[in-house]
Amino acid sequence: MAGDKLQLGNLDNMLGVELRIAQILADRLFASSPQLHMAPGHYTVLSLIELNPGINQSRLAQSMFLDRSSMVPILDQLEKKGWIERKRPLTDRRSYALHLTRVGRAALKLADQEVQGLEERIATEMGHNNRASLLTLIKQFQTALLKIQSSDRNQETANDNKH
Amino acid sequence: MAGDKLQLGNLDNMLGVELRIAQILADRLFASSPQLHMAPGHYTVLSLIELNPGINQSRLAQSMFLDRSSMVPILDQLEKKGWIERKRPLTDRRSYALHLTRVGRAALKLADQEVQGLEERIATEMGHNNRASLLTLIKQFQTALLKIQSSDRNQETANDNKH
DNA sequence: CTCAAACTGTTTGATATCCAACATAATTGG
DNA sequence: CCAATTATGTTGGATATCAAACAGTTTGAG
Repeated sequence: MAGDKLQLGNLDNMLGVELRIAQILADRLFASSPQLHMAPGHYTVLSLIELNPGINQSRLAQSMFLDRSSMVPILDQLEKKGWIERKRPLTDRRSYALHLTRVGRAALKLADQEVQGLEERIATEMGHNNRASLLTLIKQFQTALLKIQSSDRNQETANDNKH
Repeated sequence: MAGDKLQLGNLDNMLGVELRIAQILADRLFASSPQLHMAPGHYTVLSLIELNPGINQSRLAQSMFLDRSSMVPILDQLEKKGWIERKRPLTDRRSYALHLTRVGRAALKLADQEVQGLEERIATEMGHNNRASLLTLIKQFQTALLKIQSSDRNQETANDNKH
């Protein structure tokens, strides 16, 4: 029957699994917000360019933990929409200095309001204190993952040196 | 300079943004775990099939919040590796009943140990209490998102009925 | 100064995912 | 019982992402 409950075993006690589901649901809510005709990643990119005008593509990618090649199609789209500009700086002709256009700034301003509204609804639904705790713990989780990863990397290189 | 700190504005106070980063880092750690030659999603699929032998593809997809068409290539790979079987039930010849093979069960058992080890390292790094709180809050967050989404959907259909 | 190394953006090829459309099979309303 | 609807798995087209390879540019060691 459709009503049969699935056995989940230990899965719903695993951070990775629950985190992934949360991510999917959050993206889905973002995507279905009618005023936000913009992907979550695009919103982050616009914000980062506004906050750091002239930033280049590699730094932008790095700050979002994306590969720099993944940034190319994102910026292509934003450029096609007329929201950003790529300018060649005279001092380093390999890179592009990224800037918002006037239209881009306006789009971001609207999106900011929508996102703020979503965050507010979530905070109301789950409790403002809980929301704040969650944010703090997610950051501790990030820090833990980075530490483990870097200690793994050191272990590897130590083994490499052994021969 | 490379050392210049990026301005983040309000971004690092947004659940969506921080959640995405946590997800990327968690996937990266999982992927770089040498014993785990298996994607995070594949691990979840194997576990769910073991816990719910005979489950069909749509239910499996639904339980992971994926589209049922996304399950097809995942199961193709697991089948090619000889870890799962698709059996046509006599009672419903549209669907497949999914089962682990003996080899699949062995692979899952190894992965279970590896995943358990990772969770343990994370718990040690961030504190066992913090890990438990994080898990609880992520689930509250999921519940909040589902509530908001369903109330949005009701709002839409109410508007549809108005005309 | 010079040339090897590193950096920047891009392209290509691979995988993951969604959505819409489809074929087959099962269910249901009349 | 039959026609319409629903359910299941699949395919095809779109976007997102990574990794590796590349070309142009800059930097740095000797």
